[in-house]
Amino acid sequence: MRYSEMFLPTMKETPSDAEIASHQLMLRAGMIRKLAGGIYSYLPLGYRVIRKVENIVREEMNRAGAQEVFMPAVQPAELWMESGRWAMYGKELLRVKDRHNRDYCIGPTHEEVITALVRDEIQTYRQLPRNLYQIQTKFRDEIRPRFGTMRSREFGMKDAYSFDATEQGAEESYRKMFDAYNRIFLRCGLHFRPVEADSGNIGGSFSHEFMVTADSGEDAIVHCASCSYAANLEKAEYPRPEEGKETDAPLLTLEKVHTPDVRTIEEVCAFLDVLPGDVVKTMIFMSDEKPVAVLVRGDEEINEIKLKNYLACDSLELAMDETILKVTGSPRGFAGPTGIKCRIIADYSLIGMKNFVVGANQEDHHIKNCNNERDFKISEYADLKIVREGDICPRCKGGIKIARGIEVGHVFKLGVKYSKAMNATFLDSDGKEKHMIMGCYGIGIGRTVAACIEQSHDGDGIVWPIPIAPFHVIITPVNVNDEKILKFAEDLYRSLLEAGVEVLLDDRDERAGVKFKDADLIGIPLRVTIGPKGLAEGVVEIKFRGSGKIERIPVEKVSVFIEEIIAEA
RNA sequence: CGGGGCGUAGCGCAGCUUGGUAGCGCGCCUGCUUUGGGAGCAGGAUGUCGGGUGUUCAAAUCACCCCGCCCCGACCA
Repeated sequence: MRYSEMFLPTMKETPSDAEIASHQLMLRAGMIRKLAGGIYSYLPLGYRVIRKVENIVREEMNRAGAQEVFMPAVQPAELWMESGRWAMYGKELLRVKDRHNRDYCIGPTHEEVITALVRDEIQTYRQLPRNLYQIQTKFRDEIRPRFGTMRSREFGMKDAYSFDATEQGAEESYRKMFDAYNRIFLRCGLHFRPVEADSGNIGGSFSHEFMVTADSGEDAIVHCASCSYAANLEKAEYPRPEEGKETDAPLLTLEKVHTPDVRTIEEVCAFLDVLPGDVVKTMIFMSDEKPVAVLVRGDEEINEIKLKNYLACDSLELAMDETILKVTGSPRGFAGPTGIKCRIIADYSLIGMKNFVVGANQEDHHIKNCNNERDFKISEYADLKIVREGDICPRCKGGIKIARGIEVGHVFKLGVKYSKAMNATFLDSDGKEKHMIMGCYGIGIGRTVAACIEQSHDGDGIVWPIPIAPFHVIITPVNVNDEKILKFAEDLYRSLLEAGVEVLLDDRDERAGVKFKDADLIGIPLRVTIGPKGLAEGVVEIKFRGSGKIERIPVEKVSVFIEEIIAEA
């Protein structure tokens, strides 16, 4: 490609509405332009990178035995009513009507369509397993799109769906996708880590998120410094502490104290001169319309996902003020476990606590020196807290660390959730009709590209890894008005093209500085600089974008030198 | 949806407090010079000041309404 002919509008200045590096650089490097909130066009340079990633994904999916299909973006509401998600999905589902006033949605995902397709065509276990995937545009009407293509409303996604006859088969399908994802992100040159994710009511560890580690990531990754344990924050476990480690401190006398207008943990600590670790927080939740009191040590927070899974309920939310009044007998801010009229669940953090402070279930009062067994009774302990840096690893008792990450992929075992709702069955070898066991596997293509830039850029611009770089090489003749220079550049260009190297020839009549800046900005891995001094000595310079290293190569060896580097990568 | 901020030329911004000719830098066009890290000089083009309504002799500027965008919280690839 000739730069002079390419639609590649780079920007010297950073657009003010772009916050993170990848968004700024994608705009500046002429990869994307915004059409509306969370909706972007890819320009030639950006789309080349998208296609590179797509092709890596495609190759690895095919290698893993999945087959490519292409499903509609517009989907009839009936399908979504069958699965129950027309009502459940909420405002993120973009709903439209056609001229006959029939309801449709723009697909945010394709479980419904694929399940409908497969149930009509697969009748017997002999046709299983099957894994079908597509690379397609999705639309999710995000509450708050942000960070360019990192979280857009319209985005390209690879979504795969597996169908199996047996549990073992489903686990095998899952493992194949898990392995394929590792290969894909490795090939994209990313530093990433698969982490255990919450799998809702499916259970087990059959959900992993692939996280690219980056400080700008929106997700917290919990991982162990000593072993390979890694999970996202919602899923991260805290091990049950060993019992019998209580101090011998005597139980002190229960004491009710007047604490006017003291509600939060901070206020309680300041007022009573105690530490958050000496206080027990009592939170009232509504679990499927029933109140539950949840206790946690004052310096910890409740993980609502873990609580919801523990309660195995459909809905969970913090109780309204009127419910709190009914259950505790006092307004918000003074709840405690003593004499409360509902189920009580305690986080493991309460194990071993003595003489702690709790709400008195009476307005403007707290209780000091409260103790389990003596003053109230905890019947259930569970792992309910949000894991923090420095906590104990649930696998090896090592130290927990927390890092930031960008979720670029997700593998999930669905079980029979959709096959049951939509009646996707097959006839098994025992002559019985059974539901297919499904899995779904997604990769955000645009997000993967953005994540790569987050991870690989410097003050001058993007630094592409060779496998997804829009071009391998940029040839920079420092002066196109010098015939010798231009001729050499043109010859090298043709020779590299013939060798199958993806090369951009910067044939613009610009000053060298401008060309260097643009080459750095768009991040091409190798730059060949052709200048008068070098040519006179019979050499050209090759600059490596990543390391900044410069090599002087004799003119007759340049083409081969480059071809070898590209072939290695 | 709640809280905060912004909207003036393609991009980055000033002007608004205190109403009166719409400006600066970059980019763009023409010419000459220049040519190894975003050149210099000279000339030039470009705006329904986000939209509407109101106040006023007069509105980018004041008031009200609407729209869009960005940031912080609940969702997700």
